[in-house]
Amino acid sequence: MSITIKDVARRANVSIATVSRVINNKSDGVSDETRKEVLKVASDLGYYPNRVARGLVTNKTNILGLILPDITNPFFPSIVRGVEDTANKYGYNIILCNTDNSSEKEKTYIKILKENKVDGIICTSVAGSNDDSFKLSPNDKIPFVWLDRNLRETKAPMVYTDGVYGMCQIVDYIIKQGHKKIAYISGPKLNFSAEQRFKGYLKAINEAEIDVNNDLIKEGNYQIQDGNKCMMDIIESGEEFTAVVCANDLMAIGAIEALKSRGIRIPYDVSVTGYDDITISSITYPKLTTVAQPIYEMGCLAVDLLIKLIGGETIEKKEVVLKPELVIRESVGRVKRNWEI
Amino acid sequence: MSITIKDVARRANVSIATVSRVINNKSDGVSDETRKEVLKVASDLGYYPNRVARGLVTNKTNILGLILPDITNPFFPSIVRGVEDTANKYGYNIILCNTDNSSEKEKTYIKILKENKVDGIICTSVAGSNDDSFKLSPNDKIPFVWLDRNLRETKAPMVYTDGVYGMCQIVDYIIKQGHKKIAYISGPKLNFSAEQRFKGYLKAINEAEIDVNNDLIKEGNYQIQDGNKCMMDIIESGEEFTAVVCANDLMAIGAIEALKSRGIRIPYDVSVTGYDDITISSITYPKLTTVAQPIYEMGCLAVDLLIKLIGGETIEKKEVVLKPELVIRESVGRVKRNWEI
DNA sequence: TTGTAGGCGTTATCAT
DNA sequence: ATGATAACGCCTACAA
Repeated sequence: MSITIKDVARRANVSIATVSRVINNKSDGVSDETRKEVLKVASDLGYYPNRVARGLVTNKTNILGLILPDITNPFFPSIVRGVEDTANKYGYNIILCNTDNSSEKEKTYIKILKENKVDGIICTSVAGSNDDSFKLSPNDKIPFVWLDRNLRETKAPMVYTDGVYGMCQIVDYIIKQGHKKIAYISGPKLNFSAEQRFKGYLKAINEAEIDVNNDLIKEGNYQIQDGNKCMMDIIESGEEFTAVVCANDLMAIGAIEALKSRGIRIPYDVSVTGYDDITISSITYPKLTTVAQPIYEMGCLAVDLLIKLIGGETIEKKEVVLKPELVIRESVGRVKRNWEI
Repeated sequence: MSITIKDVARRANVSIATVSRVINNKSDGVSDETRKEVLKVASDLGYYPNRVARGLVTNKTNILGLILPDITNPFFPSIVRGVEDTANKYGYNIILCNTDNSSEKEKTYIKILKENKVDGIICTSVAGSNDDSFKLSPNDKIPFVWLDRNLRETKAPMVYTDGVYGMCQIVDYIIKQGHKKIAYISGPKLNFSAEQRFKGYLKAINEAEIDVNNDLIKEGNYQIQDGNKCMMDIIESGEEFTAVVCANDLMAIGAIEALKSRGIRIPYDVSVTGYDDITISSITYPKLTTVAQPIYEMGCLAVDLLIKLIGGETIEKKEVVLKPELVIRESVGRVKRNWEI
């Protein structure tokens, strides 16, 4: 089997307590001489500590759980990267869990993470609309923070970007280009981010004193094909529109496909916008005007928060809200005036 | 603290051995009556087993390590998904490690994974060109499999797709469209996949008895900007070419950008191909003709292999080689004949 | 069918 | 400065 602290102790003619001390860099209580000797023996033997055993006694694994819907969705890799990099900085590692937004899967994962005694959990998945999933056992709470999920009732802190603000910004921009008939392809309504963005859309529309036309509002599930289908529905409804605002980039890509398939030119005939600024959106044709979320930073901040929680600090600010940023590219044009036709 | 096996035992008026037996579903040696009682108490108390403690005695954590260069690279999410789904099927979880292809980072991660006593490792990162990284300590080998990295000298099994075959297919296809002046943008030469694909290119070219023109061959690092730069270099070299074969989709996207920026039309003036068939490649304009790797399956197969290894099975076939598939879309056209100009 | 007890590799609390 | 030794929570012979 593996080399243990015992082997090192025997070889170095010291007790395991001493070995443990030097391994853990306890500054006090071990002479330079023995420290050097122990280190040498440990290195010679190729010893490395067993974190499982250590975890059992310290009750700390230095592992974090990261729960997300689907890493295959281009929105998430950056989050993961932010989480991983930051966790690493603090000496933690990440167990990754894909839930496909199934609360069944999510519950199972949370159970497993707890069984594994992870030190904390970051969750950017469903979890119903409250913290219940995390209370498998009422006795032991585990530190956790919500990421990109603004829940109504939660005691856990959360990190997200201001969807109302972001969407308001981009719709405002569209309106300034002269558009008044602005379709909207929403994300799933029960999703808080979708709700926020929709609010932002309505806010901008209302402030510009434009009437909302419900026939121009469809709901999708944040996927490319949803964007495509909703766009088709809108086109076929026969309602007039000069711009389409999508609740995320993926659906905007789907909408663009649909528009192109009908020979509708972007942005000459119709303007299109996305949301998120995933990598793809600067590669589409035309390049997507969208709202950039600081995705990577969100991951970093979530870990910062979680680490504080783990350290027993009480978080004063339960909500860390980031500001998104309008990214103007090529998919929005000025509306055609009648006299220009 | 948490509820332990002891609490359950006390409450159920049995020994911890009995509780352990029912928790682990040992079929023998516990009456239905006590089993039911124990289960009830466990559930009432919200007991769940502590995998850290269990791992210490069983020497099994049911955790796998997954090492990859960068989850942000669109090639990897599907691999991760395949790995995670399959691992899950077998009751394992995944610790994710991003190395940025730094062998320093990689070594650190391998050390940590071993300290955490993961049951096995899947590696799709550099690790020099041999297994040395995994021999931090010569005494304890850890089961591992290489994924998408065909190493020269390794005793570990590996899963990859046949790059020679795949690239040969697509270059063949281009040649059949009448092209003879075919530029090539390679991946980093020390990378085995890049090497394989380059071989495939040469093979197809040679079989068609076309002379290779070294001025039309550039090397990038699999990133969009590399494709862009290499393409620019080729354009500026003044050499004639009617097609550009790229070693992956990302570089093809960069190449397309470069071409467009010079007003060169695809595929009318120049044909372009990619490799991998990541999601983006069906979204570019024009849609990319490319070679599809069964990315998700690669992840699944790697885990299948690893599980066998962990189970102590001896793997007869050290190499699992998958066949990629040509995906014809819109970025390749017939070469212009002189009389068509 | 059930219980006792040793041990997994560490850390941490006492002594010495 | 160092060494015994008792936990940590669980599994697993071995006994009863």
